[in-house]
Amino acid sequence: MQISADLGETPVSPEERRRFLVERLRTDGRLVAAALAEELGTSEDTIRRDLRELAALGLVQRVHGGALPVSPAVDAFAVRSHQSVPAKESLAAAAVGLVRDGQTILLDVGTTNLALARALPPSLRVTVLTPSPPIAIALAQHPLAEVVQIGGRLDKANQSVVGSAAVDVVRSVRADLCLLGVCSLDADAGITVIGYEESHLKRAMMASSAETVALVTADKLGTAAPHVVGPARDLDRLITERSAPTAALDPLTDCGIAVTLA
Amino acid sequence: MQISADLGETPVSPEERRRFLVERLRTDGRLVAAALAEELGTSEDTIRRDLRELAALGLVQRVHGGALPVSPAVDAFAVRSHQSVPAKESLAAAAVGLVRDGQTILLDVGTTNLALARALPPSLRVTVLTPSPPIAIALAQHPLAEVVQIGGRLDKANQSVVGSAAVDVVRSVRADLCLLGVCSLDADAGITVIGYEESHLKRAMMASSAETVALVTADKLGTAAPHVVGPARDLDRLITERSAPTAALDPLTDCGIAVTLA
DNA sequence: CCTGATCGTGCAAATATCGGCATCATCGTG
DNA sequence: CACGATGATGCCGATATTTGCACGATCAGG
Repeated sequence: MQISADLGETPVSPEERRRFLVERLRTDGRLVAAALAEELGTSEDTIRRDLRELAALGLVQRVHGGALPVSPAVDAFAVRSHQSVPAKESLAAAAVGLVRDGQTILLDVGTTNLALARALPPSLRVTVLTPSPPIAIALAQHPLAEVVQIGGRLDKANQSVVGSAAVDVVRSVRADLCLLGVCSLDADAGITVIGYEESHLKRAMMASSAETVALVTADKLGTAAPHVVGPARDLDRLITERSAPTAALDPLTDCGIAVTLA
Repeated sequence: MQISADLGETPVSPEERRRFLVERLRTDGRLVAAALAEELGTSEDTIRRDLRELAALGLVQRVHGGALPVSPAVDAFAVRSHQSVPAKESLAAAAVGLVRDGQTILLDVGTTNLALARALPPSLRVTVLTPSPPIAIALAQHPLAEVVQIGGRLDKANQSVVGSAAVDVVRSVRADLCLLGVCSLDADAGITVIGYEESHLKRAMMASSAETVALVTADKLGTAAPHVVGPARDLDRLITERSAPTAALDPLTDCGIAVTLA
């Protein structure tokens, strides 16, 4: 019999069971449907349904017989340090699920987006345009990604390219998806950033994309910065932390923004 | 009953096994079908099927008996950047003396030039244009430098931008100095590089600069690569190691190239 | 040219997956 | 309390995937 020291109690509610599965994946690096069914005293079908749902949320990658971490990079990090994975990693993991094979995406600056670049599955064939040299370098490790570094003057604070040259490049493309790094997001103030040049580039990136998704940690919700990129409703989807306060989220969903909690 | 003390777990699902193969390829540098079949307790057919599939995804290169890395280029940059560091730093130190306050310089790719970017005196007020994201990031540390990242498609092997967009940007500037990264330099063969796109960009960089200086480690002298950037006499100055053989240097000085030994 | 190793394909068995359906518990509502 | 709605769960049959084996084709060297 298994001598596994269960982490926590045996889950009873479906939601609890799913969190258990995600947590277990983090420690074991793999989920086997049959073994979990026996361990949790449930049928394999239930486990499979859970895994299907978690995969739809981008939290796991479904494979024959069970599930694996969405990306080897995330897995390696999680296994190495048994500490709880930083919020940005899990936001990135959730966002990876939105990217489809063959798409062209605009990947904005930010540490969350950098995490996403590292978490991109190696089998995904995508074209990525980014104004951020660190993200471009991270993507150089990716075997299939076509990477385009947007050129222009370097903003040293953000380690990002800005200026009219960069805006011109962005205007000349049509992307399927824009993954926006956001400094501050508020239902009333909208999407706001610190730098003036930044705001122009982000606006151009959104205008050139069929869909815009923002990855925002909970502490940035309900705050505002000097320069306005646009109203909150310009976002199609928001990916944020589970711990985000409902008071900050409700006005955003009212704007028609789909919210994903990771 | 497993005899092998595998590094990590034994893969159970197909996808997990494929990830294992990719990881193993990164560490071992090659995959042998027969050996892997025994190690993983599966048939050779299964391994062959996996390798075929991974090859279709572009993750490995299929060869008779197993598989090899798809391109040695991906980790090539990381490896190179740790080679002969002292030599590159002393070349960089010598090159810094050529840069005058207020100049605009084109800083090419290469680990030697990366060292130069780090060695730039903080008091120097210069404008630097570079096709290399790593160099741009290094210069973000510099308090006074105005940094322009040249944009375009990313060449993963060199971690540099290439293509017509990059060439267009270079053509539209007038620089005082071009610090060229050179793969191979020979008095007869001229300045040669490995990539085709590379050669165009370097040619454009030289054409847009009043003066061109090459930083070359001794082992690259007297060698040649497939694509010609131009004749050796297009260089105004060569900075190389003290240990460079006179036999390789003399033909170059005869071309009118000033040589600095560092 | 010959020989053994390796490769690709077809095939059958085992297993996993998916959708539909019935059952059961929970919960809000009249 | 009765009742219907909702959702979770388990079971079943059809389908898909994986895998080992057999057989002929192909490749690498001597």
